[in-house]
Amino acid sequence: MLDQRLVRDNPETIAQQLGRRGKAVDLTKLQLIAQQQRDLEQQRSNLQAEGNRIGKEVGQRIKSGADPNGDEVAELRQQGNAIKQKVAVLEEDEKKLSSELKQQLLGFPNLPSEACPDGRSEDDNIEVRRWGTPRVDDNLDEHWQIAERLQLFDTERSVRIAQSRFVTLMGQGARLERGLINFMLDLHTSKGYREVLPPVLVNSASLTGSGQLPKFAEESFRCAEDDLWLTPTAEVPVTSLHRDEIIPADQLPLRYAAYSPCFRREAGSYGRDTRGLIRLHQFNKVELYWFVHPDHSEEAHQQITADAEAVLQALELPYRVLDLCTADLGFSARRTYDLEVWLPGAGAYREISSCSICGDFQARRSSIRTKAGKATKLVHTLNGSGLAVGRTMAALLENGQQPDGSVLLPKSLVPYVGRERLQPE
RNA sequence: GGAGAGGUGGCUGAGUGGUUGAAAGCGGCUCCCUGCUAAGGAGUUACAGGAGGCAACUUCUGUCGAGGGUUCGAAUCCCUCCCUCUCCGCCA
Repeated sequence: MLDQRLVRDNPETIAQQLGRRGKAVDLTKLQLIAQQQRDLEQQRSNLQAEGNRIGKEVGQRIKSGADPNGDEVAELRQQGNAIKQKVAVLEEDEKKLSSELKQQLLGFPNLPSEACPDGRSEDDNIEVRRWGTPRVDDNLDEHWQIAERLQLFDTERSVRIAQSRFVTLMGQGARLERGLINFMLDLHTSKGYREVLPPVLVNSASLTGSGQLPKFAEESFRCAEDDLWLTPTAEVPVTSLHRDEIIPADQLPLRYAAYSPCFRREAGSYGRDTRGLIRLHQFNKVELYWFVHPDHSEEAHQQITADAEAVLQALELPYRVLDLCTADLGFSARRTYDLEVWLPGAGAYREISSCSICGDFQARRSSIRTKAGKATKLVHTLNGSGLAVGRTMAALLENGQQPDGSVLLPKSLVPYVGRERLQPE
């Protein structure tokens, strides 16, 4: 959420920065609401001060012997009542404006950071670096073809169980997925991340806190009978892990590695990535998440990205790093590095991790602060996939495929999968 | 699902109508004393918003789960809702 004081006092600057995302934004109406709200607050608060003064005086006079039912006190009572009525009217207007203001503010995305490259579409994302040597060969299979051969998962029967865009991993496929989750968690916890296994049903407040609500309700699955949703990413529950808390400064940074299944409705993606593991309603992900002191979030962003890259490197998967331009930036992010893994079968780089710095955007929505000495400040939050497990499997299949139809696994994974290669059983 | 208890400051925990924004303890911060990884003393310390000031800070309002109500005045009385805990039932 944007700082409402900034919107009130500096709307042109804010509008200009939001405009970098590609859509012109007009904040004049919002600014007006903010100003009216403040004016009402002033009037109301002055009246209340007067009312408090009268209340105290009544108490004092009665204490010092005045007749509680005498004219003197009755007069004061009447004054008190008159003020109360005026306050009630002002309060009602003020409340309307405040909630209008809040609702609108919740609908605006984060301000891109200064360093975030300007752009009009994903074509303007900037490639920062590459790692590894992409395997190029037109005769390579796509991951779903390999998986079919090795019977790693069953999509047709999954339609029977749920619907399309669900997958049932089986045999070596299930084992690989499980091994990958453990592998990633072990790697991260060995570097000091605290492991988290959060609830996958989350309430509206949690989704609002991390930025999915109110704007992206149609992207998540909702439980109709309860105020609960299937989490689209562990970022949501982990953000709310510290919602409404003041974290002592000496405890920062807090670094979490959370595994969770993730659920997304993928509205509007009909026909895209319909085969295989790339785009599913349910997928597994290990998410890295930092709560940091606002002075240290920039370094943290480099580090969390490096920690996500470490997984790809350990799995010997070639990838590139993109610095997302303003047009491609997510709602809550100030700046984002996407990691794209090389899929030789598809002959393309595909997103496998997204590492974002959110500044105080989520912290303000979730009221997560830190205190050092006297000052209370909003913390900064960062998140990065480390990694999306299904897409990792796809990358392993395509990169490890052998002429004999088997798939050679990276050495680091062997202890986790219990075999060096996947082959027909 | 049934019965009961409870939601107070960073934490623990007092407080049943009028300087209670809130005792006490813990924790934090500042200073003093002392000094081998510690102890003692004094002071200070809620959050949010508004106004004034370059600032230190001053001042006003609101906040004791949320929302209503009674009252000149509510943490305290009344109503509704939410949440947590305990016991029973059910259950992996």
